[in-house]
Amino acid sequence: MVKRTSFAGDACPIARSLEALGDWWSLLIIREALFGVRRFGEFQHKLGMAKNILAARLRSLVDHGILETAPASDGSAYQEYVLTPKGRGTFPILVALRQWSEEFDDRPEEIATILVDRAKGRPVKKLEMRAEDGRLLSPADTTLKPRPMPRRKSA
Amino acid sequence: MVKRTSFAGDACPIARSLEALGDWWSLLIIREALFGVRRFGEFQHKLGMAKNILAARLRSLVDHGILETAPASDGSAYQEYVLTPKGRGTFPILVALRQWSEEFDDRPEEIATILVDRAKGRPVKKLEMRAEDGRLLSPADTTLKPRPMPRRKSA
DNA sequence: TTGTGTGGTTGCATCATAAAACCAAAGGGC
DNA sequence: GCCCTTTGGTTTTATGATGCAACCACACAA
Repeated sequence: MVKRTSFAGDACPIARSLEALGDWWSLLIIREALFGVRRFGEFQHKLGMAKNILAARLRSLVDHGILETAPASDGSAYQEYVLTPKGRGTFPILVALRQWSEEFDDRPEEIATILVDRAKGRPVKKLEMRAEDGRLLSPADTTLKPRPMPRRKSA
Repeated sequence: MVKRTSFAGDACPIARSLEALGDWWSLLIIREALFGVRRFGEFQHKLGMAKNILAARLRSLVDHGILETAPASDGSAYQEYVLTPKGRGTFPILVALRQWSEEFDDRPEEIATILVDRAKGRPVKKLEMRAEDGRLLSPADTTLKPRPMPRRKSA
């Protein structure tokens, strides 16, 4: 097959995430959904994307359990797309992408918005990686270990 | 043009990040690079991707300032691809993707590796978003503000 | 009944991707 | 020197994905 390679069977969790989120539109759709967008037309208008692609992406996100369709909500007989907990769980990914752009973008002056703490109106801190005991970790302080085998199912 | 939409001029920092990293392979190439992979053939072998695509992606990552080519390093006359600081700055993105998969994947038993604190061998904590003063923030505790105008350049 | 808005699907042209063939330079054996 | 292999790509060609526009279906209103 020549089709776009699938990472579904890959053992790397990063590849597995990309299988669901790794195309050009999915994360932007989720971004809008996190802002409260729920309706097909609203996604289409805000993102300026083709309707067939939007329909395909929404279907894919629903299939992956990131969005689910809700029957109505404002009276009209149409359906809406709302984030599942899994979908809301992508928030750190979006924050990480945003912060990377804020830190390294070649034209930071073109960035329109900053993410702030609602209570104080001050920018949020950079995401930081910490050990279980709270020590701050750099990439070099980490390593990969094979996942422990599950206890229950086999010898 | 029908070509794949570019987010380069978009004002959203997430879209701007995706412009550089948002295709199927770039983040996986960066993942390998973070593990120390430097050579064309090694990327190609580990990722199992077509060589033309790899060449195109490496070029794109170099153009975006994420990788740079180094003349040699092990004696042979070939070039290597090493991460720039901007490239190493994607680490939180990869960690966020990994943790999302670890938390929400439908078949977590297929995930082969876990990211651990090298010193203790224990899993790293989930990335958390904090305010400047250290308060833990949930998505609902944040909001977007327009970026302040730059001081220097204009009235 | 005819409009109008929302929420899609279908057709077609074009682009990107993937696999494999091909190419070129650098060593290595002899 | 000569052939052969390894490394690092480019070219070729087929197919899947994308983007635009046109079309369709349903609900509701006049």
